[in-house]
Amino acid sequence: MGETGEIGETGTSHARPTIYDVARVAGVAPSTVSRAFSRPGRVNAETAERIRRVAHELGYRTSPIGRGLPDGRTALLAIVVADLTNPFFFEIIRSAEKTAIDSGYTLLVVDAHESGGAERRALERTLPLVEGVVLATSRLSDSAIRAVAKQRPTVVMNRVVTDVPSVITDNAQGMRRAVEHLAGLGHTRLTYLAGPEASWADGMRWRAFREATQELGLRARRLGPFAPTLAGGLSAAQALTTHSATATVAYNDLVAIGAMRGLTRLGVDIPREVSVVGFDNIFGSDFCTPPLTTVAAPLRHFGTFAVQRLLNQLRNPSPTLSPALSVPALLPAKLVERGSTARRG
Amino acid sequence: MGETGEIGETGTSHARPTIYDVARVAGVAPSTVSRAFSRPGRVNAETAERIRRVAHELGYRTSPIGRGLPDGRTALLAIVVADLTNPFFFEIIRSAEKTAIDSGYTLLVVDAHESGGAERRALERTLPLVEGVVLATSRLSDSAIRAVAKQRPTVVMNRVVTDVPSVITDNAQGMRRAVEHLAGLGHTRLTYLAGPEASWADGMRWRAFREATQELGLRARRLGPFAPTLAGGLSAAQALTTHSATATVAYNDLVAIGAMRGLTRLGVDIPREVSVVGFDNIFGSDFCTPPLTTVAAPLRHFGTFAVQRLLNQLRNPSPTLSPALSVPALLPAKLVERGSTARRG
DNA sequence: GCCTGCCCGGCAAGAGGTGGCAACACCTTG
DNA sequence: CAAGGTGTTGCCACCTCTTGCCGGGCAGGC
Repeated sequence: MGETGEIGETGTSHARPTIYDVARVAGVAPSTVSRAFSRPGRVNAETAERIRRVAHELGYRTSPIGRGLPDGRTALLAIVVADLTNPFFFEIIRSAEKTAIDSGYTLLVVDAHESGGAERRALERTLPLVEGVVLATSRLSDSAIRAVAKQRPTVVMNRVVTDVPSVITDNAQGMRRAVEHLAGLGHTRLTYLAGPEASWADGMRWRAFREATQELGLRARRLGPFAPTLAGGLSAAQALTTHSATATVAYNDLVAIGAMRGLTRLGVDIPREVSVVGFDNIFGSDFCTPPLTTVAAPLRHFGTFAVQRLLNQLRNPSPTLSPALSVPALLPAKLVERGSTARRG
Repeated sequence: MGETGEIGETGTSHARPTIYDVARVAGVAPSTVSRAFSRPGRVNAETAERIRRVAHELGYRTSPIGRGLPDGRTALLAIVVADLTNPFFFEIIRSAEKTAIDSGYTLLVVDAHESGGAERRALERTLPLVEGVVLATSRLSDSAIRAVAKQRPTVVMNRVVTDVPSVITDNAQGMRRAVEHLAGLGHTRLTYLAGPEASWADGMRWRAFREATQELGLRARRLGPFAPTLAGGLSAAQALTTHSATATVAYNDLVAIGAMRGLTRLGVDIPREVSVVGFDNIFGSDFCTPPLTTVAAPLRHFGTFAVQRLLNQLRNPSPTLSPALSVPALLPAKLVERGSTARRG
């Protein structure tokens, strides 16, 4: 348990001692051993101490499988991410993991490979194991998500599904900041590089883009959809050059970075000729050339928040969604100004 | 099961039907239901068909927890990676996952956060759940790894630990190719940018570097250690400029890319003034400017191979390591020549 | 001194499956 | 027609841990 805790004790083979072994050695009933661990206070302090000592000597660890049997408690949560290799999820996963661990849960990371089918299959395998699940940027249909939520407490991220708790970035606010920033630099014709059609966030961002440009009296255009990857951004660059855009906001940072690469390759100077704004402030967006101006999503809070909501549901299970949970948690976004935007040349 | 398989059927609450429910409706004993699923052929074809139909109607899925009870089979494997955000692991994770799924296992991805302590704690939580584990680039001590291997079938990756099966790149061969390549371009003084001291792979690479340079009559120097990250590479760039190197081989691609960024920032032209070679051929090494020349590790085969070795151990459990497993699997490396190396200027 | 009540530990019943063993039906075969 | 074989299914014990219930022992109060 402490800093010196060994991972493996003496054990010869791959067999682990059970409460029965501990009970026998300690001279008590198995149930007492069980209580000594799961019901602190329910058992005499001295007895408990003796049991703990014996258990440690034997290298006993309570088996998650046995424990989970009676009431289904596995102390496992899952987070399903659209793409494990997308830096957008890095901070989310880490913060979610930390929050889960701090509450005594283990977080399973599940990769959906940007595919609804793979996501469904993965959930099929994982769902029976876990007590709750976070769906981060799911490609599932609303009804499929509700079906999941019926089986296990669920929180969706970056999306709103009726009757399912959710955590989202304030896309509208973030997009408005981006558009205002570009307007302030003198740009009047803005282009939005769209993400996947199935993406809820893309819809929100495009809508906010249109509204913000309209209010500020700017010309708005939409290109896409593009895959939410570097490759997607690369092809977006191609499309961009055929139109004379001076400023563009991309669905996300990956698309933005891909577009910058593509434009540079085509001889377009960024930001002198074209300003580019991304979305999400992923790991790496400050390393690229030029460093990307982007709408920063509170990635760290995202994971934490989502898991906390999940834990809340686990702690007070109620058949109907409590009012506090039925309204999506809106996390604020801010604009990070870096080198990819400049005054209209 | 088929393409139309729903995730959730009718279920009102978070409760799932059991074999008992299926048995009651189908008019058979629970054990027959069990056998219908786990022992094909052991039960009459018609009966099995009826059971399957009823099970489907009821939305029954066999519970992994209950199934694992008698013999500890959870159908879960784990892969522990040093750093989930390191692209080096992307392909490895994906291929490992695929191999696991194809054999009916689910793969848990565990992040060790580049820290031995975190790795130990994560293993402590995970190990009791899984049937076997792949340690990818572990920061644990040899004895800690052997302790893990004592508890569960284990395969280590990128490292050799006595008595534990392993899968490694042919570092020596790869490094030799890199050095020959640079020598062929006229470079005579080479620098190696070292990775973490605790890294087994770093030791191998440095040794191979020294040997190869010596045989070819080149001057070799070592700088570091640096963190195996972009940031580590950035600081390496600093160190590089103080020495007049014309060619450098980095511990891995991340360090190489970071070093290129740092050098470029310092006004050094790559590859005209300095040639840079990376290691691993990670996702993204072809996107950076200039595209990185690197020693390609067979990442995809890595994951597949490791999991296959694990599955072998699971299928024929033997107290002593079979001879075939006790020798590390050497996966060949090749050099991918891209834009970051050039004839000595 | 006895009753009450509390503390603590034990017994046994699950929880959802698996698998050994045996029963049973039915079909061959002598 | 009886004996033996085969194929299918049911019964029950078991895996590991939790938990409701019960009873023994002890202390305190009258």
